Amino acid sequence: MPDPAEINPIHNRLLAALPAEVFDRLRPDLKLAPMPLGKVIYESGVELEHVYFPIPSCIVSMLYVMTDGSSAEIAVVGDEGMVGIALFMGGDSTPSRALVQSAGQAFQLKGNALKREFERHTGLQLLLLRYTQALITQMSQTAVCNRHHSVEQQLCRWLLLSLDRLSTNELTMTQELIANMLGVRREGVTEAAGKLQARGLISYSRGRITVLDRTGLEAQVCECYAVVKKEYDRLLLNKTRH
Amino acid sequence: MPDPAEINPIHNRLLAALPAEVFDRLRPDLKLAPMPLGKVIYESGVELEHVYFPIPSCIVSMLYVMTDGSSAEIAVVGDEGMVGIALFMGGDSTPSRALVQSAGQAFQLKGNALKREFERHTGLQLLLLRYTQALITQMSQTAVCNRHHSVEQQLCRWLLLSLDRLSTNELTMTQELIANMLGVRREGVTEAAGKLQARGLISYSRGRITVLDRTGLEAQVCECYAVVKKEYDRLLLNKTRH
DNA sequence: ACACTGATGTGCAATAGCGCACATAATACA
DNA sequence: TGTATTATGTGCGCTATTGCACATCAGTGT
Repeated sequence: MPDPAEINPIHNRLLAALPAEVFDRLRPDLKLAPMPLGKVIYESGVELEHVYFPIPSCIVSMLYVMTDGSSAEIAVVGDEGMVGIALFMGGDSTPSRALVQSAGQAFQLKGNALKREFERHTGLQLLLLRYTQALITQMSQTAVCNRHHSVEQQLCRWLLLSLDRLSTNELTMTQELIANMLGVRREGVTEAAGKLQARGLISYSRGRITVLDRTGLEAQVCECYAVVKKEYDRLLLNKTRH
Repeated sequence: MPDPAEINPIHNRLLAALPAEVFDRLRPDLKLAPMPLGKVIYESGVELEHVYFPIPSCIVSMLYVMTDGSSAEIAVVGDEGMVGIALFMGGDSTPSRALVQSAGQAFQLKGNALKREFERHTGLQLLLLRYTQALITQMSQTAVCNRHHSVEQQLCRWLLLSLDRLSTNELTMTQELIANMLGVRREGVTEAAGKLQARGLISYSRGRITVLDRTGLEAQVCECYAVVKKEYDRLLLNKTRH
């Protein structure tokens, strides 16, 4: 567990991958912010003021909410990434909403500070653009998965993506919320989760899901998970400091 | 109709929006390339060598093909955009395939030349990043649409997105191919198209679809179309030369 | 201990989309 | 002109998912 008081880039993999002197220039503008469950980080169409670099166990979900109230998750961001890419992409807002799906903390950075360094420093730029490409892959694969795979497969994918961003194998999340993310009925999640539990892959009760057999989940999941995982690894792994 | 022999940026809206001196530096490396229907522009996981700027009526579809052969479209690119963003994003390849969905021509540019100018010139960079954000919106909305909307609504969206990138109201496209794009059964497209035809919105026969009533289509389509359209306009419109 | 609230389980009819098997229609071309 | 090919239409039964109506269950707070 990271020390909440400490601004140490090691807790976010993007920040950790920055050249030291770039990080040092950002440091004065960074502060550790609490990210309580359900907090809306940014709202559809609203100009972003800050970007956030989650630390392990904090997960932010990007989702689109339709006019009739139904919703669908587009991507998730954890300690491997950043929330608020629209800032350096130049749009300053997006049609989607970002909300905290797993409570924790994140490094908060003023948009201006990020923009300033992004424009000035190739190291930061290359890193953030590669990250953005990985995020694009996640979004694309979400589209594909939504089209072709069963609720159960999607639940597996969702659990694994979440697990990759947590420091434990337990996630605090009701079936109702998962249903909102996946854009399916709550009962559909109940049924799928029931099957996974019956197979001994997970166990859950009242808003607490424990993954018992990660390998087993990986055996059930559709190819979408691996495609995304591989692309994140390809684009972001071994891009260490210096 | 653009003159095939002429390298004139006016035929692609991204190129047209470039500051004149940037375009002039790219011009020697640009060439007009034929884009025949069905041509694979790039393949999943393969490093890109060129990027392409389609001119009106040429449409390139980005799609993901699953291991079992089924597929789903992730986004479309026409004269408003560019094919091959992975080059400047730093990944050099993507897990998806790009293929020509509507025949025409595109400006072809060596990847190196694009990278060179992208790194050196803020004008090009800002423009391409804004474009990328628009593309991200399209992908996100595709994910949402795949989750929540009927084949008929999706067909409307698909027709309108295509129409926006064509210079006529006629598109050369079999129902089988549309089904591949939408990731649904061919019969599903037959049924949906039949309904639209019965309502007088389109007419079609053997691989040729004519849109008779664009406004009518817009009245049928789900909100996804407007979200994407608006975001493209917001991010890319009125970013004219100088 | 008790009631309340929120999370999960279950049953059922309705529907959208699927896979398959053909029938028919329009075009190409021999 | 006739024949092959390709596109489109149609009719099954099947399955996953939906919307709704409740039942039940596990904690929380008093």
